[in-house]
Amino acid sequence: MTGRDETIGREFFRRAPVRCARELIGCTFVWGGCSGRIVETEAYHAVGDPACHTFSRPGARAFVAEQDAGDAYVYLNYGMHWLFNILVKGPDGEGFVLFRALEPMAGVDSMRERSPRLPVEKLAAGPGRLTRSFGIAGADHRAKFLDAPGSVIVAGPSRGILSGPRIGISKATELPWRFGERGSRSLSRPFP
DNA sequence: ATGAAGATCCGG
DNA sequence: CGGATCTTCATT
Repeated sequence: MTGRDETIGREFFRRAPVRCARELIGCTFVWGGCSGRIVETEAYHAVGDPACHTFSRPGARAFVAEQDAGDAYVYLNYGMHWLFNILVKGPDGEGFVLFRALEPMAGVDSMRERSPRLPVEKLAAGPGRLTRSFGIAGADHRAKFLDAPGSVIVAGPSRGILSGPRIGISKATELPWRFGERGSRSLSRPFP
């Protein structure tokens, strides 16, 4: 054993959303028999960020008020893709971390069954592909997965963290709140 | 009731 | 580059 595998708990998500998003790069996400290295995330701020759901959706504001830091925020985008976020909630701000890409580690066979057409390195390269390959869906909305058996996030090193503008949004496009692992072949898109 | 927008992905 | 597909929210 190399020991010191550091499990990330709820308290990790009680700091600023941007910091959470950045520090998750290089960590390992384990879910339902599959795991992957977190190589791309984005931060959203519940206050003052027009790109965040809380800006235009009362339901999202209620979610932030009612749920705890570390809970899953899962929603259907474009009527066909589930997107996975973690609620951030603490003294330095509230918001979400969107999981945008993972490098597959364990459970690749299961992932390939769910996403038959994708090469291994692309199985979770994108927020919609990620949930599809890992089997994350609407039933997981509000899940307290960090307390549940079978799911965990383990701290891990990064070779270097890139940052740039968030992808696929039309508001607050200038904020560099997208983070990625330098050199990863599983990014949803290259960094500028 | 109706319409628009949306943190995407795939195929041609 | 367009189409798929459906929920949330604001407006009529």
